[in-house]
Amino acid sequence: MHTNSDIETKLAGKGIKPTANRLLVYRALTEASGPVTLAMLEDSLVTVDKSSIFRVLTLFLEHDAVHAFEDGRGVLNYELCTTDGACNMTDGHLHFYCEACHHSYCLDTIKTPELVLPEGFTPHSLSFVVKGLCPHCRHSH
Amino acid sequence: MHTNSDIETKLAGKGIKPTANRLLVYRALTEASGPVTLAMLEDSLVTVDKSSIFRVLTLFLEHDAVHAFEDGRGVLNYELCTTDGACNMTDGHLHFYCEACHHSYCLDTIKTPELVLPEGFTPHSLSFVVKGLCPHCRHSH
DNA sequence: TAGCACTTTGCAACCCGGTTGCAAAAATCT
DNA sequence: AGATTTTTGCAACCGGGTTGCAAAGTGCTA
Ligand SMILES: [Mn+2]
Ligand SMILES: [Mn+2]
Ligand SMILES: [Zn+2]
Ligand SMILES: [Zn+2]
Repeated sequence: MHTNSDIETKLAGKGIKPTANRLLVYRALTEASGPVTLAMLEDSLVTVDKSSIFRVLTLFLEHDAVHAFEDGRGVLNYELCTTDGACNMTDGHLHFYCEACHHSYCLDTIKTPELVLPEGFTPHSLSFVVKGLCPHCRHSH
Repeated sequence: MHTNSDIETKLAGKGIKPTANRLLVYRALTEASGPVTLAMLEDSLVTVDKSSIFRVLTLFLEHDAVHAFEDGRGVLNYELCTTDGACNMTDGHLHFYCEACHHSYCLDTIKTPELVLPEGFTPHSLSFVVKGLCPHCRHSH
């Protein structure tokens, strides 16, 4: 699907030097069906150390190549940013965490409405997570 | 402000037997200016063990005496429920986490509008957190 | 009131996700 | 090549949360 040079140009566009590990992590993110956790990446990238994955993800965050959110258990979930510009979550789309299968969904079709904060509160980023049952688990239950 | 028997009747109303520790934790929650973490309660309740505080909070959660949310660092924040009935966060009010002073605010005056989830997703609870600067830190910065 | 069952509590240990110091390996520069 | 910088793996650490277990407390019964 994505050749390595595809990914290299994507990374270059974000100002990220493409190393072997960065290509692997980026590829894993593209192939994931949804948001993934550090633990999930550890499982799928057995050749790469946890700390290296963590550092790659941190770098990706700093360069707006991925965005992250807490899934409701206090676990960070990462996924590639689809927008080209800065992606600091201020666009505010929704995430869904399934309490049965413990998977997260990026509901980026649902934009969170504009919120008017009380005087003095300055927002930097938004994190809107709905917890419940995903369509899959709802039926198998 | 709140006598011990005030608190005892509040707890009784939620079906919670009032023990010494439960009164202490409940009082600490009433006296807090906003949502508090387990660590904060540990600091203010030096006579009570961390695990005991944790178990009291878990009990309170089960009886809808408090609600909890992740503040964006993966840390749980607790606060008393104001509503009398079940408080499973389905009302969906907003919380604000200040990245400078690391304090959370319960913006329960701001109700988030009804969200229409994609077909098949069944919501149980909502967690809407805005991160940024609180009025205090915005000025002192 | 003594005996007994049940509940609550403190302590210590554990779990797990995340994070860091450090030295080896790899890439880049002169 | 040799020096310098960056990346990586490893091991250890951190902090919030959680649990097993035995001691202490509570309440009831005889
Ligand atoms: Mn997303
Ligand atoms: Mn609240
Ligand atoms: Zn599911
Ligand atoms: Zn602040």
